[in-house]
Amino acid sequence: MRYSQMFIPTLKEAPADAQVPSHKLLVRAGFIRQLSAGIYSVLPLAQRSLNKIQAIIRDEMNAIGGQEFHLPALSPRELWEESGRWTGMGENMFRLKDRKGADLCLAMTHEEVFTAIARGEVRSYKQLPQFWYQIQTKFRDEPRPKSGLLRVRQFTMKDSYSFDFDWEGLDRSYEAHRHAYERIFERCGLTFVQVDADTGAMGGKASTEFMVKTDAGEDLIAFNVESGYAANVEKATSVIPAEEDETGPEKPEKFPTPGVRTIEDLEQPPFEVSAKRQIKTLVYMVNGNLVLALLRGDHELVEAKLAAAAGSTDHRPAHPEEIRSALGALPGSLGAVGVRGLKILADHALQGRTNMVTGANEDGFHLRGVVPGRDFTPEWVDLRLVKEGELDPKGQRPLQVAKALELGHIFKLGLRYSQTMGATVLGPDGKESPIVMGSYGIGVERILAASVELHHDDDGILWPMSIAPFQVALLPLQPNDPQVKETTEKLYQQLTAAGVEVLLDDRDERPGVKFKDADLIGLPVRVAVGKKALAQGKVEWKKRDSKEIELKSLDDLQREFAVLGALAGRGR
RNA sequence: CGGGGAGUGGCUCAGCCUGGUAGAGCACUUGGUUCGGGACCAAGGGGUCGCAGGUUCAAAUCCUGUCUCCCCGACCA
Repeated sequence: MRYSQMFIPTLKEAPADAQVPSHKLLVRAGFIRQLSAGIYSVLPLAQRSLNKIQAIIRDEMNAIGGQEFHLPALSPRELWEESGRWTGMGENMFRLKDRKGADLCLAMTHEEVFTAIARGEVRSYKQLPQFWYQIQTKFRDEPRPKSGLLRVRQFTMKDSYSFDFDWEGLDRSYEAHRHAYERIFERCGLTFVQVDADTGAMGGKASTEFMVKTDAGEDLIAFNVESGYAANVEKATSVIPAEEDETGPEKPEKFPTPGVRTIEDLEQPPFEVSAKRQIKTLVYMVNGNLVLALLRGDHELVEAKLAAAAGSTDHRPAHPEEIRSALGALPGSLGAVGVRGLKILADHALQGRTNMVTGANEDGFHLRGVVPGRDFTPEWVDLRLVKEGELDPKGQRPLQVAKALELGHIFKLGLRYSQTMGATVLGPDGKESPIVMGSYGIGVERILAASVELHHDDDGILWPMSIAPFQVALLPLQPNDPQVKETTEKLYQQLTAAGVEVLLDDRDERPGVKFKDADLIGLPVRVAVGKKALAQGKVEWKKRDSKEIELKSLDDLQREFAVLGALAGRGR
């Protein structure tokens, strides 16, 4: 491809609203343009890379027996009511009405549609397992789109679904996908980690996220390299030292705490109650009911854990008025002692503790000598946010916490959709049983952006060979010099014939401009044809990730081309 | 939704406080000189100052409303 004939609008300056490196560089290098908040146009360079990423994904999905579909993005309300997600998806789902006034949505994911196909057409266990997938546009009305392609409202997802007769089958399908995902991300040149994750709105039994560690990510993962433990902090647990409590009074004692509103206030004189001896009482509205969430004073709540424990599809912190009318006090003086009729969830770290301090549900008063389990009866659950340095749950090694970006997520859905939507098959015993399902997603544009986050420098992008828009940038430095021109054209022909994808910068620009643009766009190899080297019968060969320029004869280049061509031909 | 910031040629921004009829750099067009890391000179083209209303002789500038975008918190590929 000749640069002069291709649309590559590079910019010297990054747009003011770009924050993360991938956003700045993809815009500057002419890969994307923003149309609206969280909605991007893909330009030709990016489309080439995305095509390569998709080819890798197809290759690996087909390798595990995946069959490609293409399902509609538009979807009728009735289908989503069957699974309960018409309301369950909440505001994140784009909804619209057709001319007759019928409700439709733009699908965020396709469990419902695939399940509907399966239930209509799959009748026997003999037809299972099935792996169905598609690469398709998804719509999500994100409350806060941000960071360029990292969090958007319209994006391309590879989503696949496995249908098995039994749970062992699901385990096999899940592992097959895990291995396919490992190969996909490896081939895309990404360093990734797999972490245990919360299943969230998808429902289901277990899930694994494929994460890339980067500051541009929005998730936090806790891990220890030696023990191999890794989990999203929404799911991560840790071992913390036990607290020694003194024996307290027989029953809780109320004491005045005028003006105390926070855990920190109670730590101050004259009270001097360490946060570790306090019970933090948070009130949430979960599916329309108030729920108390109890934690040690110095611990933080993970809302996802609360939601999972409470079986929530919809939750938010309760409003002060709601709290006052239910408990008789405002935040700052809340506690679980004496509370009737509300679900009480308490974090494991409070189990076995005695002589604790908590709010008295009377403004300006607290209780001391409180014993969880004696003075109130909670449901014991995990609610606590793990912190760096705490010990992992297995190997007892200290955890690290890092920011990460989610590229893929695989779920053991189980019977979540087959049961609610009636997708069953007949087993060998002639009895109907619901299909055991899994679902598996990859964000295609996120792979592109994650690659830039991982591989860039001050001058621009460094594409891995496998997903670069072209493999080679061919730069004639003096395009009007006959010998330079002739050599460049010859190289272009040879490279193309060898199956190498070349971007020939045939513009009548000064060498500096071409070098700058080449570095910015970030093709893996740069071949420069200039009068200097040509005088020795050579051209310059430089890898984008190296500072060294090698002078090569045209014969040397032929060998390099053969290697490159073979790489390109394999799509990696 | 809660909190913070910003909308002025394609991009980055100044002008606004203290109203007086719109400017710089980059990009673009033409001519010339240059030519190995984003050249220089000259001459050009291009802007409803987000939108609506108000105040005023006069509004980019002051007031009100509204829309959009970005950032920080709760959701997800």
